[in-house]
This record gives sequence, C-alpha cells and structure tokens, in this order.
Amino acid sequence: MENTKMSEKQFLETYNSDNFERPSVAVDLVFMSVIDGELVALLGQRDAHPSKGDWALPGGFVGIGESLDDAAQRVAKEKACFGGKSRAWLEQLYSFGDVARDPRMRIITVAYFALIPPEQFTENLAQRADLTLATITLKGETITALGADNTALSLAFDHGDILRHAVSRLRGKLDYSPIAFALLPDLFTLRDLQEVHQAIMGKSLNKPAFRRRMLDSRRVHGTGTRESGTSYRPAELYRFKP
Amino acid sequence: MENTKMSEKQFLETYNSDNFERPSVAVDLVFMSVIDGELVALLGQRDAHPSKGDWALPGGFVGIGESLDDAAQRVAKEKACFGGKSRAWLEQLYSFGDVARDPRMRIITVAYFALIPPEQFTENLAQRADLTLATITLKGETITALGADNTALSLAFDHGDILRHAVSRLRGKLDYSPIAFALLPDLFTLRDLQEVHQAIMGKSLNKPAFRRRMLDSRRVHGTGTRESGTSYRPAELYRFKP
DNA sequence: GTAATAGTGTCTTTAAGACACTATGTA
DNA sequence: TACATAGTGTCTTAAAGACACTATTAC
Repeated sequence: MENTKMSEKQFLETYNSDNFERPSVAVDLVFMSVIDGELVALLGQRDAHPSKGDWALPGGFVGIGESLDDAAQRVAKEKACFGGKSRAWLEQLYSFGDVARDPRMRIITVAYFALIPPEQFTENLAQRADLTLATITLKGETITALGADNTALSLAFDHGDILRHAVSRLRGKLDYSPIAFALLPDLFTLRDLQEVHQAIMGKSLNKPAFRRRMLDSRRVHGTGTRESGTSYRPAELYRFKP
Repeated sequence: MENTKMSEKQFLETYNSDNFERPSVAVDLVFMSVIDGELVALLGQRDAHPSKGDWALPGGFVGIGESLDDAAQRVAKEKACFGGKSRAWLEQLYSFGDVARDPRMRIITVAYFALIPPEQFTENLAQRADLTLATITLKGETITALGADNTALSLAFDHGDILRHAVSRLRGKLDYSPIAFALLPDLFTLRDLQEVHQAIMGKSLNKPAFRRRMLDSRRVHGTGTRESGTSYRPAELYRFKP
C-alpha cells in the first residue's frame, strides 16, 4: 500500500504552486420573512446571460481575507441594504458545489439565510426596484416562488434547490430554535407568532395547543400592553425572552 | 445609490482575470460508527507542522472538475480505504471558512460525515496503523475525543468544532432520518439499535418505549431468525425497511 | 434447575388536538 | 348593543416513562 501521508504532501506542494486550478467561492443569501401570513424571499431578476430573465438570490464572492460569515454579512449590506441599524438572523445553510451549476465557471456557493422582521423588509425594499418579494411554497419536494402578479417565477441556476433547503431548514428548526422571533418585531401578539409558525410549516395550527406550548416554553412573556388600531378586542403584546 | 448590478459585472471581470486571489477548497470527513455502545470517529495524527502531533480528520482538496459530493466520495476511498464493496452514508455537514483556520493558507473546508457499520470500520482499519478510533463525547458544548489509552486527544485546527457539529447533527436527525441504520449491519437486534441511539444521544433510553417507537415507525421488520453465539436467550434479528 | 437477557402488560404522566365556551375590546 | 377576535376550560387521544412481570435460550 502506498504511503498516503507522503502523497498528501506532494499533493499540497503541487496545489500551492498554482498548477492546480482553484474553484471560486461565493455566498448566496436567502432573505426571508413572513408577510401577511405568507413566507416570502428576496429575488432579483438577472439582466444578463446565463439565466437571463430568471430570478436569482443575491450573492457575491468570498474575499481571500474574509471568513464565510463575514462575506455573508457584507453581501447582506451591499446587495440588499441590510445592515446598520437593521438586524438579521444570519445562518449558514448548505454548500452547493456541482461542477456545472454555473455555466460560466466553477463556482462553489455557500448559502445562508437571513431572517428579517417584516417591517424592516418592506422599509429597505422600498428603495430597490430591482428586487422583488416572492411568495415561497414548499409542498413535498416542490418549491414554488410566486411573483407580485401571482405567477410562478423561473429560478436561476440551482437557486430552487437553495430555496428548498432554506424552507426545510426553517421547518426543522422551528420547534427548538428561536428563528420565529427573528421574523417578528420586538413586540408581537401570540396570533402574529402563530401566523409565522403556520407560514413556515405550511399548515394551520390548533390555537389553544399553540398558546399552551409557547407559554410553557417560557420563551415569551407578556408585557401587559396591548396592540392598537384594531376594530375588535386588541391582543396582548409579548416579547421574546432569550 | 450606486448601480449594484454594474458593480457586480465589474467585480466578476476582475475576479476572472485572476487579479483576485481564490481560497482553496477542501473536504474533511468525519467517519463515525458506534462500537461497543460508544460513538467513535476516525482520526489521524499529524506528522508535520502546523498542529504537529495533534489529531486531525481525514481530508483532501476539491478538484476543479469535481463536485463537493464527488470529492467527499473520493477522499473516503483514498484516505480511509472505504469504497468498493464498503458502504457509507455520506452527508454534507457544514462549511468552515474562518480566515486563519489553517495557518499555511486560506482553506475553506466542507465537512461531511461518513457513517459506517462497525464491522466494516474495524475491517478497513486493521490495515491502517496511522489511523485511530477515538471515542467521542459531547456534553453541553464540550466535545472530547478519547484515544485507545483513554486519554483526551488534542485536536488539530478547528476539527473539534467539526466534530461538535457532527454529533449535534446526528442527535438532531436521529428521530426522523434513517442514520441509525447506517451504523448497523444488515441484520441487527433491537438491543443493537437501542445502543446506537443511546450512544448518539449520550443517555440511556427506556426499553419498552423504545421498542414500541421503533416497531410503530414501521422502519424495521423482524426476520424470524435469531442472533447466535450468546450465552443467554438470543434476540430476534431485524432488518431496516426503507 | 439457574443465569441472563428477550420481550410484554399496564399504569401513570405528558402533551397535543378538538371544540365549545367565556371575556373584552371597538364601533 | 352587536361584532369580531382574544383567550380559556375541559374532554379526548396519542405517546412516552416507569416498572414489574413473563418468556426463552444457553449452560
């Protein structure tokens, strides 16, 4: 049997001498929120080939002196004006590395999702005509992105796969992680919270059971204040307890 | 506000012209199994700087014409003699991209775990004196790797983080994914299955409840045959039903 | 027979679902 | 007052934990 440690060294030397071509590394961001009870994600329409006219996630290349997380943070600011006082829950999702996923060149992309409370989403988006909020639906293995006119958007590259991973991850983590609160303002009603859960899970939930579960979890506490502007009995406002 | 689509094009052109330095991309593999009721992982001792003497996960660089999954598969064969008739459950875990995680150069690594039934693990390992099986324990946020002499092994680079992610992922997926069966031979007893669950979760489980859960899940079925070589009542052998 | 583990019956506990009910704000 | 939603009480159902019990095999 060959000495694999030796061959590892040789490999590394070859690699270092630039005879060995390196892939490019990018990050793609799935900005998500729940607006009017629907799960939405941010997409931009491509104005050049390849995939011209298709809808793509905001993304950018990873700099040589920049960690993956830093690159995601930077792209969040540059591409979608999130940053500064805006807050976003950034979390690495999955890495996509098929050889031909981008026909121009070899690009490995590390996908992140960025969870944004809806009021910040609409605020930042008002300035950006080139971006749209698509309604995302995952039924079984099929992901759909609906545009403003309620027609399905054609997704660029493997960005449909990325969206599928994002929704699956949200569903998987919803019960043991505070992601739902990253999609809500500081003050929210239990109805708001239930709507977020329902949008992520893609199904309606039983109200008494949901309230029991949330209150027993001790992750929310009532503020004693109530929402305003309703034409009916206002609900109590709650706050996330870390 | 600047036109971000224009600057994206410019960025891509700069990038393509090789003025822009690219990081290297590697895959690191966490070979795992459950042996004698303990969770174990494969580690090799480094014989060169940096981290000389520390224990590291097997890994290798991703080729320019090779997908991430293909690279993981190749490294599984090359580095640990898994491949051919051996079967392993390969699954992408997480990508690690801190700038200084390897002091030699910028390396982004995509971690995979490879789940191996124990008998194949020991078979393949008999040929490799440079690799060791470490017992892995995760309590809270603390990961420990114990060597053959029961002393803690010092882990190279950020490989402790990678192991921590691996165990957390196993725990998270145990109940809704067939990973436990990837750590068992074709025929196994319900006691074997329970030992795998206990090793992953790091706690003992209630026997009747566990058996009910497994049988109700319809993911196992009895074969009518029994284990042999015991000095007590032999248990029925079960098979995984996909 | 004994030893040792396989495998089960059943009671308790916990949590979710169903559904109807009461409570309380606005208009 | 009517209305619409907030918020709860309680019954049922499903599943996990506890624990003791019976069953079966090697020796």
